[in-house]
Amino acid sequence: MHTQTQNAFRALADPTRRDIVQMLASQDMTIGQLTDRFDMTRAAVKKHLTVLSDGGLITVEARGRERVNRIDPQGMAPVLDWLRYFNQFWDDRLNSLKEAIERKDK
Amino acid sequence: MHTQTQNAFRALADPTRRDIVQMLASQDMTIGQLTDRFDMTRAAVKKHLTVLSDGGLITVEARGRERVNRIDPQGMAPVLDWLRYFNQFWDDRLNSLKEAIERKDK
DNA sequence: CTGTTTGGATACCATTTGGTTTCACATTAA
DNA sequence: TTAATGTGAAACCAAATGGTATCCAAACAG
Repeated sequence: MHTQTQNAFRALADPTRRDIVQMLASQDMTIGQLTDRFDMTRAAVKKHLTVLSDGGLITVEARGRERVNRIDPQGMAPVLDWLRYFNQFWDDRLNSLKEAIERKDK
Repeated sequence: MHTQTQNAFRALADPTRRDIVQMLASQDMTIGQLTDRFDMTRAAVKKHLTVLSDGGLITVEARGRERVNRIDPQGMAPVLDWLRYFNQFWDDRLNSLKEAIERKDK
C-alpha cells in the first residue's frame, strides 16, 4: 500500500527515531532500556516506537511484562524501492550518454 | 543545529514533496509548471520547494523572470549514507544507488 | 509606458507533532 | 498478599507543519 511508503518515510523523518533504529540495529531493547539512553520520558519514547511500528520498521514481542522491540529490516523495503526509482533514472541517462558516445564513434 | 541528513529526511517525509522530486527527476520545471500538476496554490508548492532546497535535494536557477527547479542527486547522499550505515543487510542495493549518484556527479 | 505574466513574502488558520503529567493495568518479587 | 517493576493510555500543551488568501516586485509583450 502507498501508506506503507508514507509511514516508513515519516518514521525516519525524526532524529530520535533514527537513533532508536540504529540502537535496535545492534541490539533488541525494551522501552525502559531505550528510555535510559534518551533525555525524555518513557511516554515520549513509546510514541516514537508506535510511529516506527506503524512504519513497519520495528516489531514488538511480549515477554513476560516486558516488550522487546526488534528492528524489522523488511520495513525498509518501501523506502529503498522509492529510492531505486532514481537508480533506474540515472542509469537510463547514463546509458543514453553511453549510447550517444558509441554512435559518435561509428 | 539542523544537519543536512535531518533536512534531507524531513524533505522526503511528505508525499507531495516526493512527487515533486519524481517529477523533477524526469524534467526540470518552474514553480508554475509544478503548480499546474497539483491541486494546491503556488504558495503551497513554493513552501515545499523551499523545504526540498533546504534538504539539498533541488537547486534553483534564475532564467529571466522564471526560476527553473532542478533535482540535485547529490542531496540524496546523506540519506543513502544513513541507510547504509545502519543496516548491513542492504549494503549491496544501497551501494548500487550510491555509485549511480556518484557517477552522475562527475 | 501599460498591462500581463511569473514568482516571492507575509499573515493567518487548522491540524499534526513531540513532548509532558498522570493514572491504570499486569507481571514479578518479597 | 503486598510492594515494586514494566508498560500502556489519555489529557493536555507549545511548536511545527501544510495549507490559504493577499499583496508586492520584477521581467516580458503590446
